[in-house]
Amino acid sequence: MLRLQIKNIIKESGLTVTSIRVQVLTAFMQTMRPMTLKTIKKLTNDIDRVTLFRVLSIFEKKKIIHSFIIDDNKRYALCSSECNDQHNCHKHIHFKCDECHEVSCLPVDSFPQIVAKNHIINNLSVNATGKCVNCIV
Amino acid sequence: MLRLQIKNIIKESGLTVTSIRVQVLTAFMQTMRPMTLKTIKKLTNDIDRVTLFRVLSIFEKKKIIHSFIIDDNKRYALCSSECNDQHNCHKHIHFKCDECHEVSCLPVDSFPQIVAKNHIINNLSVNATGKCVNCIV
DNA sequence: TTAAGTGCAAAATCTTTGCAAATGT
DNA sequence: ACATTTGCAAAGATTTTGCACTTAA
Repeated sequence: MLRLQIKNIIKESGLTVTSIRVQVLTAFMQTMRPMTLKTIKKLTNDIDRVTLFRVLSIFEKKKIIHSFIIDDNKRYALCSSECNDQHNCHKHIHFKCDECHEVSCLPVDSFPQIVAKNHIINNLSVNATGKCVNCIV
Repeated sequence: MLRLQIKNIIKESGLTVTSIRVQVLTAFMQTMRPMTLKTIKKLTNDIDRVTLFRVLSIFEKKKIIHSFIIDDNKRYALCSSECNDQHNCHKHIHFKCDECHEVSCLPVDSFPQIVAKNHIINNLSVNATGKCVNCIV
């Protein structure tokens, strides 16, 4: 059961299971898309903005979700299952379609390795724009 | 002369040369670093925030500068000379050092090519964190 | 029961808009 | 002289903080 699975994810992150947190995580599981705060608010019976900020913030700290800014808009999205408290493994890029403006976490054939002189690079975050499958003529 | 060069850049972008615009561009030329609005304000005798937003916005439109968000903070930086009205060529990544928190535009040995199924990727923007030359032990 | 989570009010930022005054050519 | 640019006031948007009330274990 989805509801049970959701409660488990919250519990296993060391958080107490509350109605609000279940609602928020359910929204993520159902859309499976990066969402703005506004969208999350809409999908979860208009939960208070401040509460959402706090829930999203703690979900992010526990690596249940991650956030990113694309086109000056902040979005929140589920983490892939390889993420945990200690380490983020985002082997995907963040993509926004120029036509339909949809945003997605996009798996890529091979995630880039960057080498730069005199610098140690620990973490990469890649944003891309272009055309999504629905908008390619 | 630097001042003359700066005026020329503004003029050649089709903008009228004003004291404010010269001050702002001078700040960029002197620091050669991505800056937040706050920093720019500080470096330019406290120019009005609104005016800065407008100057930065028109500089960005004319591809004199570009902007990006790293670590939830918006920064503005000079464009490399290959940029023009029509096309941005940002063959660098945006880097933030985990230790000293300095942000820089970092040239890389080879800028990544991303391939993703069913998508056309037109534009890539890469943010990285790690250690900069000064903070590597 | 009690520690943690939530909602509301209000503050702190950040960004945009409208308009009158100042500036550049 | 005239169009453009700038500064100020104010509105809008986003995010944070404090505190009283509610909820989960």
